[in-house]
Amino acid sequence: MEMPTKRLELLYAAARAFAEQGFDSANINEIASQAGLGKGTVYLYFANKKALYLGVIEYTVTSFNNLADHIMALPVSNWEKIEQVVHTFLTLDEEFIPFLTLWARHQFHHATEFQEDMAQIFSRLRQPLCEIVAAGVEQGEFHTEYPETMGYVILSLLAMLVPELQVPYGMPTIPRDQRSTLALDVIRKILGVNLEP
Amino acid sequence: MEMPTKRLELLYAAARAFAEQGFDSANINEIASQAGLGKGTVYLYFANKKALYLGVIEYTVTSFNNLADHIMALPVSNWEKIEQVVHTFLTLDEEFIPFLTLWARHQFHHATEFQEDMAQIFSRLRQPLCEIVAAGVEQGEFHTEYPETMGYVILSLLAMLVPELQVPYGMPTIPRDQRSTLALDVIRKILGVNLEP
Amino acid sequence: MEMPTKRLELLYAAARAFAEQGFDSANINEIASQAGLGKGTVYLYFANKKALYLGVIEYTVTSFNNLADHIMALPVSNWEKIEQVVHTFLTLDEEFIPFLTLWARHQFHHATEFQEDMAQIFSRLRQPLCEIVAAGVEQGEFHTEYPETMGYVILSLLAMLVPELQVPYGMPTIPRDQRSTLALDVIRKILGVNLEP
Amino acid sequence: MEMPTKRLELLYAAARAFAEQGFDSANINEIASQAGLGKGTVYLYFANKKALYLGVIEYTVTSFNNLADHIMALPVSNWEKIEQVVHTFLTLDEEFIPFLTLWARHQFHHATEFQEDMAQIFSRLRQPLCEIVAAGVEQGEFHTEYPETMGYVILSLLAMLVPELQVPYGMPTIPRDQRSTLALDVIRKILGVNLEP
DNA sequence: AATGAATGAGGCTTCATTCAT
DNA sequence: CATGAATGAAGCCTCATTCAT
Repeated sequence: MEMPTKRLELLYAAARAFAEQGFDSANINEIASQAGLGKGTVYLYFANKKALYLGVIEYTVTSFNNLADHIMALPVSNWEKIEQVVHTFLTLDEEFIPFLTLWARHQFHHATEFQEDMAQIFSRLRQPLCEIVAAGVEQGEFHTEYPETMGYVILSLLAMLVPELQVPYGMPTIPRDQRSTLALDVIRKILGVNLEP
Repeated sequence: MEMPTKRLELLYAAARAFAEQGFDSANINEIASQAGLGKGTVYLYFANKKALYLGVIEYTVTSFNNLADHIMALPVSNWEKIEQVVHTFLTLDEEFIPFLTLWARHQFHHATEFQEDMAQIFSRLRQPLCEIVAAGVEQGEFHTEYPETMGYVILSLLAMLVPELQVPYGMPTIPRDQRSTLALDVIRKILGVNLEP
Repeated sequence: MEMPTKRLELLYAAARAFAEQGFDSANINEIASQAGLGKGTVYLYFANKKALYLGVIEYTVTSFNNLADHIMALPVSNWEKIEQVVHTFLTLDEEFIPFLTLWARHQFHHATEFQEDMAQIFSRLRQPLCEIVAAGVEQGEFHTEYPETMGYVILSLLAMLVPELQVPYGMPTIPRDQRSTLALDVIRKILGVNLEP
Repeated sequence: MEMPTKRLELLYAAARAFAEQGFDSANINEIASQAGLGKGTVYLYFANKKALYLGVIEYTVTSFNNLADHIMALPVSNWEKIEQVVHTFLTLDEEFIPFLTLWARHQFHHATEFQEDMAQIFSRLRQPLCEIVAAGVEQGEFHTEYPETMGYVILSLLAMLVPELQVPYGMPTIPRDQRSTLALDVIRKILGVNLEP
């Protein structure tokens, strides 16, 4: 799928603006400037502001799915896949953070924009953690009665630990190099994984 | 339920509107109507739209703190306090849900509105879970190296399970009567609480 | 005509507000407060804001006419009457200044408010200077081909010299005790009055 | 007369509206229409209503200064310069009248709008009459002890005689062709100029 | 493909006015 | 007579969107 550069630049500029200011406050003019384009040109790539927003979300879902596909295809144990997911999440490229911010805002349902369209787009979002936990439970590697729910719990945990993503008000900042350890420690407890004997 | 003052009716109508539509899309005119008032009357109680929004957040924080104060004052074990928090969270009055929605949107930092003012208001928000976990760890009741962080992790877990609060996209709906059990089960694991000796 | 105190206080408060801020910017609420009354009470004395404004102008015209009547009835020469007018103008009571301000604003036609009503009210305003000049010309005391117009020219001169009334931008402030002399000097020239021989 | 820029058309439309209705009552929407533009277009040229008003005043001051510069540069006697000023004032283009109206409203201090900004703008307004009178006095051509004040007195006289500018209430209308004569006659008396030797 | 001048719907906010007490 | 809570018309201003170039 060939993606013209300008369209991609627009998506990145839009993601930054939407993540920082929200849908309503974000300014089409400013987004265009940030993408090195004139205001009117935006409308050659996207029908309107809403379409631009949905375009950003689409791009986010596709990117996430690509990461998920890659990890799921690895010939390793479920636990090692989880380690991969954690590592991937906690070392995302900085310029991807705005997309991650928007994803979190919708994934955990706090955003109000276009909920109908969101439901449709998010239905295509792969949830590797859920898949891994389910597989692990089936293979006796993990132990939980609610594998899918635990997938989301872990996801939420990771979102709280992602660097650059704003952590909850009041939560102490975990040093970068301890995040992985902390996350895996909690996940191990949740999934009842035995440390090596 | 009888609503004592006009100001309070406004806060509830505003909370519903802001939770459903966000700050920008919410309409002062509509909020006033919902509160059974004329447009201009809103400005007798709040200087402007922003003040109304902050008023809603203030009310939320105060309400939460009252609940927290009550629970923290109970003469019971830390674990029982956690049970109280879980129960309180999962059985909040339906008309409080809009406030909860707004709280979640800011607590987990996904909202963009008035971040400076939010920081100030949220600095006054008590975090009973953090307090309880810290006390429990000190008294040997719980075991974790990151008591405060675990407080927030548990908080996030509860937010995901609150009925009527929109759960994460894709997460299966947990039956009402199993939510408490599920939450306490996970919390027990996270905090290393022994079931029965 | 018995004038209730409250009505008069309202007129003074209104004159101050209208003179300082103009008709549109003046605030009924504030005027009421200044008069020691509640907002709603204003409407017991005046039908609406416009009627209040016209009431102020009416009061101004009546006051001016009373002064004029007094001076015109004096058994003195025309020149001495002019001296009286000048003196009266330059020593008006401070609390009358707002009325004078409003008068000047309309007399010299720069104000936009209610021009139709103003024409009617101002048609009742006596112009003693015009009368005096006309009489003086007839009696050979003054010399000018445009007696009425000269009356207005002199009036304008006085308005520029009235203490507390804002003088034109840039015009140097004439010391209080020289104003009378200056005015009479110019008037003498305009009317061709011979100094005593 | 061809109007070069949109900005200029706006200034003229605004001047008409502000002169006729005052700052508060004038309607941005209507001004835009009068200038053949849409409401929003006004804001491409002026930041807000106040800026538009100040723009009009600025334009007035600049125009006046241009006229003054031209007259002051003429190689003629001071009296002839005064004749030029009188002639210029009394034959101003009709479409300049709104600007003149606004100028008079502020020059003679009856307007309430933006007095701080006005003081600044008016400080740049040249007063040719004051300059001419001062020069004439110095050169023995005129005789008065208050040259600067007399400049403003003459200015006020002219303002009262400008055609189309609303004259004072009650003042008889001087036929167009006699205004110049009348004005010069009074000025001559004020400045003690000898008719013919 | 690119632009940005022009537009006007929409929304917040003010404040004169009303009216029940 | 007096009040002030409540109202809603009116107007400024923003900004997504259009379209002629």
